Amino acid sequence: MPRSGAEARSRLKQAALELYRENGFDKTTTAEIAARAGVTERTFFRHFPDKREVLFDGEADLREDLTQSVSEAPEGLAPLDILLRAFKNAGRIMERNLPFAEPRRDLIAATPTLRERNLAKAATLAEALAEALRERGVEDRLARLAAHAGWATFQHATQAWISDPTRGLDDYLDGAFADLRTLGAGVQLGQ
Amino acid sequence: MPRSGAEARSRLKQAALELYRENGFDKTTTAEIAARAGVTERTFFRHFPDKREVLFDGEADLREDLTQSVSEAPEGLAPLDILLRAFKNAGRIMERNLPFAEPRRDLIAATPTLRERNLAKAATLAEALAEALRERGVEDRLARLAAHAGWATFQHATQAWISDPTRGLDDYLDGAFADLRTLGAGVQLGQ
DNA sequence: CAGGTAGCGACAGTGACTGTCACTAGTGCG
DNA sequence: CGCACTAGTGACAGTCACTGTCGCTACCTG
Repeated sequence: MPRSGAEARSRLKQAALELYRENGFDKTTTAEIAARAGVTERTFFRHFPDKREVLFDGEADLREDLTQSVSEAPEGLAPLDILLRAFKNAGRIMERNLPFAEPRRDLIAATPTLRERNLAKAATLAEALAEALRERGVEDRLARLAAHAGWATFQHATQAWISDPTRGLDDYLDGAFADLRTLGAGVQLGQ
Repeated sequence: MPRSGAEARSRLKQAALELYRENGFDKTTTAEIAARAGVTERTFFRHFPDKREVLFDGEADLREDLTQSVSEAPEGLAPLDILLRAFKNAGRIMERNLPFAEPRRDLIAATPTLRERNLAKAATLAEALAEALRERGVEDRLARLAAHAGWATFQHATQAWISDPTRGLDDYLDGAFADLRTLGAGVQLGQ
């Protein structure tokens, strides 16, 4: 009874999230997920390459969004300003997903293997940002450094924002990037 | 015939590295590794929690070394300068391990699951650096930001150095941290 | 309505990892 | 010298993530 496949996929995603939260990631089997979603275990692996990936389904979209923002940024901005602008754009999406993002974040934080996958996704994303910067003419290694340092700064801001969402994410982003500049100014060369 | 266990462990490490390089990580089974090391598969898992961990055996030592450097740094240095100093110290160890580190690096780069583990180790290490900075009185979030941005910068320098080891690692570190300062100086706030 | 195809179930198989139990080579101690 | 004691191991059974394959059926397209 294949209507579009998107339904089964969506049910699998929901079932997985529920079970992971109820029993923990490690004590949840893919068979259980499939059962709750009303499909076979095999079908689970047709939709998701592995047990972790269910929780990272939106990552490609976020990456798309961010790199697009970088590409469309006005001329003459410094690399980190381009990134700051992109993060602020993406933040609007994130602000909408807060209620979904929070339990997911807890789950990831509590599960080493999910933490690994999360870091891998972050790295991929940072590399994509570096590539987008490179396409704007930023020199290779500088682009990579900017992307990674910028991403670290973004995380920095996001965490602060999640722990106290009364202020807007934009505020935290401005603050975090200001911190980064402060750090940079403190470097004494050739010590 | 247990003499100290350290021998079996060492043979397992060597056998694993060889087989990973010969046949690739994915096409190597833990049974094969154990066989080449002359022990049982079960013994492999007594020494290493999983198949990947064999390649990251020295990580705890490096972390120890770096955090110690941070703790012992003289007063009055800016956070990033403390890190730069610690990286230069650790670099001396790394320069000795270059011939071993290079194939390992290739292997990790070519194997997604090893890349994940590597990122996790890096993150743990960065967190340890942040903690060490915190103990010196650096404010919490600033310490974390400095540690992560500093670590990204360290990687930046290390990669450049590996691709052309004629110049010393210290040179690259100075250059990379200078780049970071340049980036920071370019940030225009409140754009 | 014929033919293709996408999503699925069923089944068998591999390989990473775990729990358990019994054994044995060393080690400390009287 | 002998006697527990322990750490490292082998043997074995079991779970679970993940993969390959085959055949079925609901849908779509002409």
